[in-house]
Amino acid sequence: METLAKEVRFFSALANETRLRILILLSQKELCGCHLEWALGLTQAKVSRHLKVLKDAGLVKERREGLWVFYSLSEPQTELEKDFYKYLNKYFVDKYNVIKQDLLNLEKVICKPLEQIPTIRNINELTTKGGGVK
Amino acid sequence: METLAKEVRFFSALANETRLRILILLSQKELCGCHLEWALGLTQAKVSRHLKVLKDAGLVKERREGLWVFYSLSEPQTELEKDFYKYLNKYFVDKYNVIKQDLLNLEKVICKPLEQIPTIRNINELTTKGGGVK
DNA sequence: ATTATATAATCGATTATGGTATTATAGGAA
DNA sequence: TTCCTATAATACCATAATCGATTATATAAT
Repeated sequence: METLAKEVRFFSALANETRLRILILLSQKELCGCHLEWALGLTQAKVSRHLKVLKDAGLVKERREGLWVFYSLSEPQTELEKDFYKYLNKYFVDKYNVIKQDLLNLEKVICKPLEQIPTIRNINELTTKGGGVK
Repeated sequence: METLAKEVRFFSALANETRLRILILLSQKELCGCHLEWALGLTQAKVSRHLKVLKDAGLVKERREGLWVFYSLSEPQTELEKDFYKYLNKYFVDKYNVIKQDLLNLEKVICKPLEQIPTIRNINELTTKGGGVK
């Protein structure tokens, strides 16, 4: 290879808070879009767009099952990625309340049947009282 | 801390080929601006701007000595930075010809007295025949 | 003052991001 | 088949950030 484009794409993918939060959630287990929406409190389109960046950078792979697409961390391709995955939790989880809350939200939503997890279509749905899964 | 801003700034700083090349050069030894210009073949303003990003992200520190400012890698502040520094060479140096060439250029320019290393002010100075230090 | 170096300011072009709406896809029911 | 619903992806639009190149200003030492 001639340039550092691959590494730049890797670091670019990590240079965004939402994407870091997604990676941490995916490091727990394979998740579908609706799980991520509710754990992060973000709209479907936003989550989908950030997932695309992660997929293009080779960090995330997907598997479709009926209506749902399940996302998971892909096998690390370089030493750099390997180390990043290894320390993902160590670095972030105990450090930030945002991440702790994401994981709590995930626990709450993960036990629901997929059919009972509605899509978040716009911002207003997030600001309604409660904010959790109905 | 509340958000992942620090980590995002760290990864943003790494998400650029020029800045990765600068970091690799600085991992060799403390260097002044003119060294970096000639090793990278980039203008002074461009090198300076990228150095600012690296400084703002806490990756690089500087020390003035007379006319010249010497840049070096700062002490890693997090586990993440520590690992990155540790693997900087391992990951990039043997992998890319760009980096190899940067290091060769550095060797050529590093032995010159600082007074004999002229500033690169614009692109045309780079495309003149030779391209090395006069 | 001068000289050399570093930084700031500017412009244009490109890219990233967010919000909303729409389309694509899969599957169930009539 | 056709129609409907739910999830996921993308289009559209606006805003913001980034980057390269150049020019101008600031800083330091003599």
